[in-house]
Amino acid sequence: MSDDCVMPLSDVQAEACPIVQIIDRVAGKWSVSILVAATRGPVRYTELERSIPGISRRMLTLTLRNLERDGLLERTVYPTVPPKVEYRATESARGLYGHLTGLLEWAEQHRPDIIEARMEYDRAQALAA
Amino acid sequence: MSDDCVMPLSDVQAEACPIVQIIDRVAGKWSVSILVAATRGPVRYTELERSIPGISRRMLTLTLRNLERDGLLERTVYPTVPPKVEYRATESARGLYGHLTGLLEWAEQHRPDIIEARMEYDRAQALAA
DNA sequence: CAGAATCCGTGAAGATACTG
DNA sequence: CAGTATCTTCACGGATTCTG
Repeated sequence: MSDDCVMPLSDVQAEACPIVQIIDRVAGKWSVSILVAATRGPVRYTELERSIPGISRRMLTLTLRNLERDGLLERTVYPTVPPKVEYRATESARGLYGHLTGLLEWAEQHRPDIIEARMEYDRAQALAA
Repeated sequence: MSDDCVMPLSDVQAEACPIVQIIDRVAGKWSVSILVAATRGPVRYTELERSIPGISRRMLTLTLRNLERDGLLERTVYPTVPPKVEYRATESARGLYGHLTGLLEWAEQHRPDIIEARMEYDRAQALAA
């Protein structure tokens, strides 16, 4: 236990950008849908807004910015009138596609189970109170 | 993670559980590590606390409760002294293992790229200002 | 050991209105 | 169309204390 020597390099890097943070960015609530869509093909802003139920403009913009900042999305502006902006997944982000769609499939398949498990848990909890 | 969604039974459950919420629960910041560990084998509370850097007691407990509530974790208490509590992934949660470990692998492999992309983005942003 | 309970600061997230 | 700007609310998450 008492390993009070120098902190390994891996831990230092982990502190600068912990793996948990990357997971959150890449598999976060809104990121999943965006990354999947942007991997299938270039998508426009409003297109994303319509295809992701429940997302607000602010959160869409924020998530897009963050994904772009991390080098997962590429943003292309066409200076037309009205303006046109396309987002597409970068090469490194494409490796996520399989896992993310897998997650989405799992979620859809198990949604009924989750809803029921939740109700049962809450019911048991209500009885205890 | 919308952790405090302990909605009353009167709610319309079918629509109150969007796919995005499931994704958040299942692939959330802390859930990933917990689910992966609990799939590999039964894990104890303190064991999880030690193996997940950066997690607080509160978040560990909260995430465990939510995962249990959704039927993804099974909690077993052994009435020994001192008490022993084990968490293990349920059958339905095991289907997530491949996708989650895939995400973790991707994250580890691309961490250097992300760190650099982030620095470059910030540098470009600083120049624009 | 494995939590529960409490307080509290910070940031996430929504709603709305505005703009080039 | 593709965003900003502003305001507000609420939940995340840390720190601490207590307990069976």
